[in-house]
Amino acid sequence: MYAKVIVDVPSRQTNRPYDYFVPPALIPWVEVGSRVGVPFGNRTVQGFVVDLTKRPDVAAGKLKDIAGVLDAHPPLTPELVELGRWVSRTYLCHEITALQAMIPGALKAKYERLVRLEPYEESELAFLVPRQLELIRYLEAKGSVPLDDLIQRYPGEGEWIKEQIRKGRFSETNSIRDRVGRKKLLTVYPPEPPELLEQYAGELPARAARQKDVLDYLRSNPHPVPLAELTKKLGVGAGTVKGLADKGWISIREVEVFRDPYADRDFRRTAPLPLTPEQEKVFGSISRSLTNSVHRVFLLHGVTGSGKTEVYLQSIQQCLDLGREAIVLVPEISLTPQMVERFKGRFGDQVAVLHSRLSQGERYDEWRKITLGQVKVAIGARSAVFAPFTRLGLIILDEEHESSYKQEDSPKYHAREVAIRRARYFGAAVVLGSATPSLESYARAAEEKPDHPDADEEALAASRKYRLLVMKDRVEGRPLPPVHIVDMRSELKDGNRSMFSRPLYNAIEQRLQRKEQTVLLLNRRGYSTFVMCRTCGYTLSCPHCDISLTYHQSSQAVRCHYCGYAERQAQVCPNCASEHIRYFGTGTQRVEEELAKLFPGIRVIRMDIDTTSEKGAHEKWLTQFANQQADVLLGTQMVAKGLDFPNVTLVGVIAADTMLNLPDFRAAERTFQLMTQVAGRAGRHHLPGEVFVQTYTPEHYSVQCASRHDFHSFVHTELEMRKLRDYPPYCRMILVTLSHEQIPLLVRTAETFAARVKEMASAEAARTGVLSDMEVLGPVASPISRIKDRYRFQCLIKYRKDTSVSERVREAVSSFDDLVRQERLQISVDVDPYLLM
DNA sequence: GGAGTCTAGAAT
DNA sequence: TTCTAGACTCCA
Repeated sequence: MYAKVIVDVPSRQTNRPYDYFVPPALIPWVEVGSRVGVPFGNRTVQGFVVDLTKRPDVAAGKLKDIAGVLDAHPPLTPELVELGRWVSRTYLCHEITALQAMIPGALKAKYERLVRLEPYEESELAFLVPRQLELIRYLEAKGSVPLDDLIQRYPGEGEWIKEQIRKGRFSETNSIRDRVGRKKLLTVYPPEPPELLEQYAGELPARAARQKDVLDYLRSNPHPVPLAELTKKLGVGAGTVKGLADKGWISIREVEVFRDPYADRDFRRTAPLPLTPEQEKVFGSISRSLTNSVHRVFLLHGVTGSGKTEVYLQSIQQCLDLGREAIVLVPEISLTPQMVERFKGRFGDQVAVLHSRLSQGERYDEWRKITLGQVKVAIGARSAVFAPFTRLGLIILDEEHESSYKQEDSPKYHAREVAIRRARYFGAAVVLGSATPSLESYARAAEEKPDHPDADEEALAASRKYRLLVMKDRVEGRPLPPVHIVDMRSELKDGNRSMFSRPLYNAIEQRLQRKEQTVLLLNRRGYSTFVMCRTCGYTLSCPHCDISLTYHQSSQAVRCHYCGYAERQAQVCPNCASEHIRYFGTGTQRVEEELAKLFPGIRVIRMDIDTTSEKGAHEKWLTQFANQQADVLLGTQMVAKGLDFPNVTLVGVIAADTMLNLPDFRAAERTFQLMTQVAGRAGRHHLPGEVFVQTYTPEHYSVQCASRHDFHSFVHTELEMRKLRDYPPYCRMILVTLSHEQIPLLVRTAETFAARVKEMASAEAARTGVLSDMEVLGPVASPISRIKDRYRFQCLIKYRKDTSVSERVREAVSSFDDLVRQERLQISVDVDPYLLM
């Protein structure tokens, strides 16, 4: 038996399977999807089995053995292995990179080189310097030591150590270790049968009162109990219990446990709520496709507060009833405790929760529950789309339009596309839910034609279009809150230079009097932390990147967000030596200060990157706000999503248009989405809500449409714009960024690259007789023209129908292989990019 | 990605 | 002619 293995070496040359012999002892363990250790070159690396075969491609004599299998259960399924190949081709990355993205970070291999001392003669030590002698003694005492540790402990002896290894005086072994182990818990087991406890109690000397307590406890609770729990409950030391174990009366064993981040929380079980007629209709469509097991993509356009979550919950229930599994994807930022609570409340411990706030160990354990088949539902951010289920029936993407579904580093996949691909494999349903669907999705969605439902279904399946489902009404008929647009230009003209307009100021004051609560939103982008001299206007920027430095109040330093460069905060301007250098805190900090000035005594909770980085901080602030321990919740995007507080009657957007001026063709769409989302936070319960939007461009259609809650007009106008300027959804794009330390070489190469792509397309056209509709824009300097002392140029490739464009790009990129190696040129490819930086 | 190997130019 | 640094190649 032989296995094809993708090895953990991300390079062009090793981006293909290698054949290995499976030793007979390992045959039961090696499956497609297994994680194995294999000898590669002169070391051992991790790899994934992607195929099993009886006839290898290479002469059998040349093959090496698989060194070992790393997990009891394969971390990947055959379906995921196949998906990995698809991801690597679609998004142009190495296959190993795609496979690694599917497993938790805890399983990323940690390679260790262990050094051990070989037998030697005392006389050989005569020539050593004292330091080396010390090193020998250390090795002797320790047995084997990781090479890195040894070099660190004895700096300057690195060369000598290597020489010893070369000469065979030290032997070297490689090991692959997981970053996180499984958690073991010492557990106390009563004897078998437990009746023996009576007898032991009798034998116990009278002075051993503590040990008697332990025996008594076990007599009344004859079950295994964690040692820590027992000692805490009875107030005895671990030694007391160990004493009993030493007598052989009870036993203490290590038991593997899951780290459960929600262990100490009780979730109130909830029953399904009655559905409104609209919800009923939507649920009916999803339910039909689940029952028939046909793959279908639904775009669920439901206004904020229309009860999408309840539809999700009941659809999942239906999916589980059919014996299948479900994945729920939410944007990282909206994976709030409230959200988790709803799912845990309905499905209890059938749910695994995966998000970035968990420790690596917790994440691994939640994920392992899926591989071991202990849960049926996974809820999490982007990467949860790879949850290793084998009977998937339903994938839900909530807030489908969110840009966080697109991964920004390799593999640069979009969770929506991966979800659809997986669902097609399983004959599963996908539900894309949003109050503000992305234009890409909306353009692909078609409404049901009531007169020919069946014929319509077939046409839909053939065209790969989405089925549009609409929910226009809010639950219990609460109206959407009125949105007031405040023109900040006229505020300025009237002499108001504060960041609060008079209408918003008055509204906040009113809430304070009425003891109601306010949510204030500040767009982070365009308002972030920077350092500027008020005398000469000089801004501190990174010496290695073309970007301004950001100020971190906590460490009193300025930092570069891209390369990590940091310097201490300066007292005077480095340019003109003026003392009027101003450290602008985060935008939210400034707003907080101003609030305190305008409304003395106001209680503000500020939520931004700074205040929520700590584990559990997010939850703590929201609980405080829910308990009305603050008047205002002030924050960045994270306060716009999914929060639901009955006492909030006012929402203020400080500056609605900070994004509009960014070089981003989705700027209008993002502005509209954010405003619509945040407006939905007000007046969700019996108190009526109100929204104030401050802006310098009140006439912009994204602001206007959002204030009227008018999605259709917005989409209409925006689609016109996109068509006019030839942007998605009217074309597809691939962004290729080239970077190098020297501009002349970079420009030359980028130009050759652009020409090469065109060349390859016309060669292909000549071969097939089909003309390509591809066009190549650029090369031009990237908006961030330098990062880590490397200049950056980009080419934007647009196309509509030509399906082989990514293949052409791949060819073009690989034709620059020599340059990449020789000149340390870097080429990065982003298919369907979100950021054109 | 990493190590052994090849090769061209500099030091001897 | 020997030494050494950087490029090249291969890994099953």
